[in-house]
Amino acid sequence: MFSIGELSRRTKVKVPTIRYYEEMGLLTEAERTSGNQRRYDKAGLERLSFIRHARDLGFSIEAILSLIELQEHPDRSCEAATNIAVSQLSDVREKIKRLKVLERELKRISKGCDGRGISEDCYVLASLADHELCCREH
Amino acid sequence: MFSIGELSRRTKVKVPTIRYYEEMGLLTEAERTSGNQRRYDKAGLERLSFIRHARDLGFSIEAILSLIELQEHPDRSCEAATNIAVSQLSDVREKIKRLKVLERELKRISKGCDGRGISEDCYVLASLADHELCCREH
DNA sequence: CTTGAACCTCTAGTCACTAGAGAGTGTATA
DNA sequence: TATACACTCTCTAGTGACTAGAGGTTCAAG
Repeated sequence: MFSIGELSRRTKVKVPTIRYYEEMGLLTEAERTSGNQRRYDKAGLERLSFIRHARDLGFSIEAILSLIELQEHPDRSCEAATNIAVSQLSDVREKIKRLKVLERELKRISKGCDGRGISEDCYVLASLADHELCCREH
Repeated sequence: MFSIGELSRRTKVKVPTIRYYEEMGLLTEAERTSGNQRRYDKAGLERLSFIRHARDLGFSIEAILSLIELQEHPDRSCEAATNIAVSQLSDVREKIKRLKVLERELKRISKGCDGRGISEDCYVLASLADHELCCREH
């Protein structure tokens, strides 16, 4: 059994975040010492590692809640889990796509001004003011 | 002169968002009718278009505040504007980079399970539980 | 038994909005 | 001119996933 600080050190999840996860129902309520401090065991550590891994991959708290529920029912179909992962993947792809459009546009805009002139002639400012200067939708 | 609703329609920025921008100091306080309703003119429309364009490119409110300040002083050096744009560009590139790592990992995980089995054997859930199954840092 | 790091709960703040309540205003039509 | 009703006003609270801080308590080492 170890403290929340120890759990934090081992998982690299900050202490207030651990408490937040508990509040959100991602972590079952931890055992407490007589002095009301949380104590965790291996199961708690594994659960939090699972959560951290999922968060690192960008899954929402809500999605993780569903994943945990499935994990706790090993006999159930895992269709939902796969769906969640696939949908997360397409979310990520969508984000990449949009960011690439921004990248292209920002690159073009940044290149237009070396920062040595005055604001009046600045291509960055002109581009923002006038959408017509953009080469594609964004 | 036109109403906030009309401005909203023309810029595709929602009415509460326009009021929010005003509160944040992005928009100067609009003129009012005798009945206290906001009225805008061409200058207001251009300013909001500028803001929208910048937001679409992912600039923060704070960054936009700086950009607007520069825009209002046409005689000043535009170095800051270029810096803001360049820094935004590198932010975007950083995000893309991280998302690509996630994409790769999620793709691998998703492929590992077709969703037709049971939770116990699900590769998605197993991968989340065990970071060792990952092929690279993320 | 003392010290001090770690822990507790609670509230409030972050960012860029979004939603809703309850009241007042503007304008087109009868 | 009266009415209808879409639009607008301000204000408060909520979103997601934390983060920060206050003010107080507990644990473990020496």
